[in-house]
Parts: sequence; C-alpha cells; structure tokens
Amino acid sequence: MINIKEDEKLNVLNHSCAHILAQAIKHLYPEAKFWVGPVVDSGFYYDMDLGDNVIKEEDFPTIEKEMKKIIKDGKRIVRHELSKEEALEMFKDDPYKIDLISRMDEDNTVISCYTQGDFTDLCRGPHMDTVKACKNFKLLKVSGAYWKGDKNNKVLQRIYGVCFPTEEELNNHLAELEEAKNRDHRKIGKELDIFFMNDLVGRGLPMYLPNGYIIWEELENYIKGKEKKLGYQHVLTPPLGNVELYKTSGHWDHYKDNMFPKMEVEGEEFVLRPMNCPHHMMIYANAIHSYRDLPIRIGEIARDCRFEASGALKGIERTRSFCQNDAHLFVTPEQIESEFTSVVNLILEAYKELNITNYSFELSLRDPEDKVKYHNDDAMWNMAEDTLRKVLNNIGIDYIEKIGEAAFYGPKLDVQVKPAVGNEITISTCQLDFCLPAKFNLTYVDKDGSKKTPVVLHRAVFGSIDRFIAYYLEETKGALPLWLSPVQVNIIPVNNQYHLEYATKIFNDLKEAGFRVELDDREEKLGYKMRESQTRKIPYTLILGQKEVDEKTISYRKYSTVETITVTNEEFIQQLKEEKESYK
RNA sequence: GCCGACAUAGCGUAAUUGGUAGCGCAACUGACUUGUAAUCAGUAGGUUGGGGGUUCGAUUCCCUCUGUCGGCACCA
Repeated sequence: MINIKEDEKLNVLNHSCAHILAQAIKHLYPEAKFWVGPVVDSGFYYDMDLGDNVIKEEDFPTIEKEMKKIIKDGKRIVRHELSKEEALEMFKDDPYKIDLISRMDEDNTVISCYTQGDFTDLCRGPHMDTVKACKNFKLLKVSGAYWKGDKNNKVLQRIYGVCFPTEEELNNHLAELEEAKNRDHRKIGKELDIFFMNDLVGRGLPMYLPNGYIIWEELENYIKGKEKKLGYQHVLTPPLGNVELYKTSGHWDHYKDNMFPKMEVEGEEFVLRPMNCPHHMMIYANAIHSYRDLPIRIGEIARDCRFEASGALKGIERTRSFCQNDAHLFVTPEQIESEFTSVVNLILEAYKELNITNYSFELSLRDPEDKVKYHNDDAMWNMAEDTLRKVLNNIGIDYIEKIGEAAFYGPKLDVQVKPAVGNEITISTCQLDFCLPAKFNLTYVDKDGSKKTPVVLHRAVFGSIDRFIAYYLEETKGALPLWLSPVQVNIIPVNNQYHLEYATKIFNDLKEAGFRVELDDREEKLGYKMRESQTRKIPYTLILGQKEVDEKTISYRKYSTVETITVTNEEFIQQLKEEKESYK
C-alpha cells in the first residue's frame, strides 16, 4: 500500500515537472499555447497547441536538454493569487488559459498562478519549492489529444513524462515499463502459439490455435460449471438478428455506428449482433412465466461482433469478433438483492480461485444531466442505483462511483483490472435493467394473477473469453495454472535407445489419467529439450533415464524451478490430480 | 476514426551519404546417442507489406493503400 502522503508528494513533484516541460517548450517554441498539464496514474502530461510544429519522439532529447537546463538553473517556484480580471489580463495572449479562467466561478475559486524564472502558468498548485527537485525525470511518449476530450475539437499535442524523487526510483519505473512489454498478451500469444491474426481474414478477428482453444475450452467449462450449480440454464442463439430486434431494444439508436452495417436479404434487414441481450429476452418471451418460475437464469458463451474503431483494436483484448460469458437473470423486484449478491459472490469466488488479486470495483451511474444517452425515468434510476449501493455495502466491498459510465438502460457494477500496456479494462460486469424487459413487453404472472414486468440482471464474469485470456496471460506471464496449460506434462527420455519404452508407458499412464502430455522423442540433447520445455512454460517436465527405469519412478522439474524431484508414478499422478482440482 | 511512429525469411533482427539483402533461432539433410536452458556440419528459405513516382539504379527519397504499435476519442 502506498502511503498517501508519499503519493501526494509524488503527484506534486510530477505536476511541477509538467510546468518545467511547458517552460522548456515555450523556450523552444515561443508560439506555443498551453491547455492543461495534470498528473496521471504514473507521471504527468501537458496538452499544448504548437501551431504547425509537430513534436516527435526524436525531439525528446532536445526538450529534455532544455528541461535539464531549467532545472539546473534552480529557480524558485513562486505562487501568486490574483483576481479574475488580473488573470484574464495576464493570460490575454493564450486563448486556452482564457477559456479556463472565464469558466471559473468568481465567488468561490481562488485564482492562482505559479512562476519559475521567465515562465508563469495558471495553476491551483501545490508545487515544489524549486525546480531543482524535478531532476529525475523522463519524457515517455507524445500523441494527439482532442481539446477537452471532444473529438469534434482541435487535436492538441500531448507529451507524457514521469518524475521521481530519486534516480533509482526513476530507473526502476523505466525497467518496470520495459518488463511490462514482455508480458503483453500479444507477445506471449505469439510465443506460445495461442492465437494469431491474418490480414486476409480481417483486422480485429483473432483465430485461436490449438493451444489457445484448450485454454478457451477449460475456461468455458469452468464458468459454465459454476453457473450450472447456481441454477443457470445455457442456451445457444444465432450471431445475427433482424434490425427490428435492436430497434426495439434501443441498441440501434445508441450504437449503430459501432455495429457492422445492416445487410438486406429478401426484403429483410439483418445485423451481426453486437450483444445478445435481445436474443435472451426473446427466449424469456417464448413461454409464459409464473412468479414461481423466477428467477430464470439464461446463460450463453455468445458470439458477438462489434465494429470497433480501428484505433481501438488491441490483440484479443479488444476485437471485432468475440465471445461473451453472458447471462441474463430474470427476477422479481424482491429478488434483485439476493441475485445481485449471488453474482458478486460468484465473481469474487472466480477471482479467488484464479488467484486474481489486483482488481477494483466501479459502480457506474448515469449522468442525470445527459438526457440523450440515458433512458428517461428518474424514479427507475434512483431506485436501481440505490439498490446496487445497498447490496455492495451489505457485502462490504470497496468501490468507487463513476458518474456517466452507466449503460443506457441501467447502472452497473464493473470489475476493473490493469493490463500490461494501456488503460484499465473491464473484465466482469453486472448490470441492473428495468428498461429492456418493458421494451420487449416481458411479463410474469404474479401471485394475484396480474401481469408484472420482470427486472433483468445482465452479467458476465469473464467479460469476453477473449479479453479474459488476454488479461490472464498477462497476469500469469504465460505460466498458466496446471488446469489451463495447453501441455501439462512433457516427457524427456534421457536416451531413446534405452528409455523410450519406459517413457512411453508413463506417457500412456498420464494420458489415461486424463492429462495433456507430450513425449519428446526427438534425437536431441537433453539440455536442448529441457530448454524448450521451459521456454514453452510447460508446468511439469519429466526426465526418465536408467535410474527411473530401475527404480520404477519418475523425476520431474516444475516450470521455472531448478530442483528435480523423484516420486513413484502413482504418487505423481495423484499429485497432478490434486493440483488440477485445487481451484475448486 | 484522429495525432504520431513503424512494416526486411515462420520468429527475432542487420545493411555508411541511394549501388537489387546479411545474421541468429526455427525448418530440412547428415553425423553425434546424449542426465536437467541451445552438439557439430551442411542445405534451403526474401518480388525488403501492396501499388505508384523520382533515379542509370530504391530496403533507403516522395505519394498512396493496407496492417501493426503508442496515445486520443469510443467501449451496450
């Protein structure tokens, strides 16, 4: 746990460094206009308008040199407070700052600026006392960024950097960034033959190789097994549907730009489905339901296609074709709490068994000001959001609330994780929906014989199987637990001439016991085969030579360990079985 | 989609100022018969992402398309 005080100190340091970056840019590009330069997750950035000048990474050494000059000069950083009029006058040449100042509330906001040498920036602070503190910094990347985050606005240039109190901490951080590239699922996926893409097939359309499909199949069996125990019923629905289905649900209005365009066949219009809620709604509607039947839990590993922006595609984390671990729970209002609790517990259980510890909960709420995106029913939203809060507080999990992140039909609980490279992603989700059941006229017959509208919980534990594999490969650095490993045991006979027969017997025993096992009978040196076995991250490598033949034992080495352990065949199989089942 | 960078054999990479491509691993063929992360030798493998342009000549310079990467925007 990072000490809050230390954390804040680091933020101040980074923020001061952002000002030094701006100062250096001003020296090198006098025409530069500045927007904002906040502290982010790791480091800082500054958005700026440089006119026709384009900063490239190759310019970093020059900029860093200028920054170092400023830091060496060692000016004090001095705070001034000023009135709105004074501020408007001081920054009259910078339209971006004028924009900031004119939106400040005169009564409540103290307008302040910070000066270091020849550079003054509008800023609420706080800052370090002197620029000298920022000497351990590094510029990391440059990119375009829409002004105010609006794609209709001009693109500003954004430079990212980091700053640390000591050189050692900076170097450690840079080494961590380098290390993260090695566990990127795109790299591991290639090295371990898990998936690949092909231009002729199309971008964003991953194909899973045999190794990848083993992982997929195990995960699918795992989660479906859990769901069955909780009373879910699994179904199979088609990966496309009539456009009317999505016009009815409201998805067409909200998301048609992110769907593959509709196709017309014999006067009917179809789309590749971007999600399968409407299909599951129709499964519910296929029969008449009594309140006694609820909750009804419909699950499916469902193929969906979304026309993701080309710039959003990322390995199997963000694709145009994927399979959701989806389910829809049709419940009475009284059952919302218990079912929602059950879903959250299922998520917690799965994470525990998969040994995932680094995640956080986000409660995504509507933005009440946004009348366009969200289904217009204040009472519904208040009730739904309060219910989720209540459940979360009862279970006792920490979460942060995010305004404006809800689905158009209801609030949701998202589980966020950090991939090796890039922004946080959502893995699990559980969404409360009072909206779609009504749109599809879904009903159940209540105790008094009247027709009522059920409430729907949309939920996904693995999110999409694709994205989950991406995340889990990064989390485990490709060294998957035994039950998910494409090859669980690799057998290396010391000498094919004398030991192959025994090795084949062990191979057959393990196969018989249900393990994914390989026998490496190539005419290669033991060291060569051992190296390959380790680089393939196979959990168990067996070495079978004269000693093992004589003693009727097997010797094994676990992945990324060095010692060799010798046990009997029976002991080994028993041990493997226990390890394989250990997550349950 | 937007800003920027990149694209060389299955994978990882090299090629002064423009002179038609090297290396390692993998593959294949032999030899070696092996006790815990690379045995030795040989062979084959490339329209340098596609197309166009400048040039006597383009992996190298320019345009364009496609794809990849880093961000932005988006994420039901």
